[in-house]
Amino acid sequence: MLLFQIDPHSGVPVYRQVMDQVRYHLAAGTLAPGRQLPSIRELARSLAVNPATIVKAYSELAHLNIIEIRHGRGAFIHPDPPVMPADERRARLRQLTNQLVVEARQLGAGEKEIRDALEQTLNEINPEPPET
Amino acid sequence: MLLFQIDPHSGVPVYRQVMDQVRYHLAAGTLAPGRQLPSIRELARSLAVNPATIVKAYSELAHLNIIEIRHGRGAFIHPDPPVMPADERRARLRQLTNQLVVEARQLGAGEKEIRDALEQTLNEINPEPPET
Amino acid sequence: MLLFQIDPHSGVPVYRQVMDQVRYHLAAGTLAPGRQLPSIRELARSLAVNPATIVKAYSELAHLNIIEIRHGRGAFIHPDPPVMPADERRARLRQLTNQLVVEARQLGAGEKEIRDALEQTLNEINPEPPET
Amino acid sequence: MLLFQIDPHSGVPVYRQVMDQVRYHLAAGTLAPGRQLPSIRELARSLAVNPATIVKAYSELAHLNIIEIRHGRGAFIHPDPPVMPADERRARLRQLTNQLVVEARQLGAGEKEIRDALEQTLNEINPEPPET
DNA sequence: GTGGTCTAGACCACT
DNA sequence: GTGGTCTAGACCACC
Repeated sequence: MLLFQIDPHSGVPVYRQVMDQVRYHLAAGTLAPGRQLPSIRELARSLAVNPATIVKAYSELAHLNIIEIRHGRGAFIHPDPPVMPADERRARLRQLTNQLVVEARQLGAGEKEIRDALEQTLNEINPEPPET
Repeated sequence: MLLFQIDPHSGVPVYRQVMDQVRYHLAAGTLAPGRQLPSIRELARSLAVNPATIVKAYSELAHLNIIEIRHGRGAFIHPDPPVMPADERRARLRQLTNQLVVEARQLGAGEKEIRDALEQTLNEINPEPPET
Repeated sequence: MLLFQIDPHSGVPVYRQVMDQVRYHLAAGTLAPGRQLPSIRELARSLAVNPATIVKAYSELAHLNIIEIRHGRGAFIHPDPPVMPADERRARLRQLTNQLVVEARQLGAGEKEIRDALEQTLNEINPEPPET
Repeated sequence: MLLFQIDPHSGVPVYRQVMDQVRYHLAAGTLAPGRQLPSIRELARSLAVNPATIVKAYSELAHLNIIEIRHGRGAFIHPDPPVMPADERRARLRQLTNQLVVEARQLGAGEKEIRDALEQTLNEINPEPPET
């Protein structure tokens, strides 16, 4: 059961894909706060990428307060994730839905199709956030 | 008179922002199929960016069959927009909603909040696509 | 007149020294907001270090909102630097003076000697901040 | 009963924090020359860190002539603290005040604010060093 | 064992 | 021209 997988040909930088995977697993509950992440060397080996690439991914996640790096100990999901003020959050959400709708329309999707896709994804990614 | 706005400090490549703006206006109905786009020189001047940047944006859009460049005439929204097979479209939609939900969860948003944001955006960006 | 110089044997990471130099020049007024920094390659060459090291220094400074990196354009001192709430600022200041006094005492310096050193430094690093 | 506090998440190496605490207590007068330090085992347990980390901290302090390790007896604050030539001391002081002022300016602090912070700290950390 | 820094050099993306 | 990503591999620091 592989927790991480990346596509080296997707055009998306590998370190970005790693970051996205961590965030995905966090959202999906596969990785809970406080849990330890794979070590840099180990993950680098299993993904067949250079360790420096994982270093960059982890560092960026640490900057975002999503993970915590303890020198000589390893990397861990941050125990208490950062919160964002409700209004900022709403603004960011609108930005995200905007991108979604613009591209969806371009694909020719109707409103129902967009809503359905969202519902499926909501079901897939675990009911509710861990009581925030 | 079309509204184009770009933020040179946002980290998103300028040519990408120009593309996004065209796509936004298309989705929102502000730009209809067949309509003419601003000329490269004009747009470059009004956005204070290098004309080569606009050239790149328009070329990419032409490549995606979203616009059509007629030599010596200008650039136009493609009269019949590209269609995508339903299954591909669904896959892409799921990818988009996935990104949305992952980040929304990270912000601490609940399901309702996400749905509400989507509904608002759907209202804002014009009821239905030009008959699908 | 060299703006930057580093000591590869000081034990302080080179990228850290570069960051410190930028911050120093900013504080001293040698580098004003909006001004362009040396390009990565150029600085790397003149300091005889690897470009990746400068990339790291600049990236970290960008994270701190001290500089702004514009892809394909260069790196610039951020036009409006970040402000910190007065109470946070005071707390941080106390932390800094604490470190200073602890080490100064260890060196056997009396109060006057510490105050004098501070006064000299204040004179050296330009009278007042550019009217904040 | 001495107060040692460390923050494993601060980014500062734990052994460094232990060193800093000893130096702090020395400067503040809480630990006087000749006094005995907590044993390695005891301190490691009470701080919940690896004993090897305390060993390293004590070794470094011994190396700096700040403490003295007497085999089988324990660790003690060095009876006569190391002295540094006046000019070296001044140079080091200037380095320290330089760091202080650079960061203080970056925070937007004026000269008065910096001086005030220093004065408060001087008051807090006990009037004068044990006669220099 | 863990993470952090740096080099030399290739290749790509943006303006 | 500019900055960004990645590799292969060395060496150091922390626990």
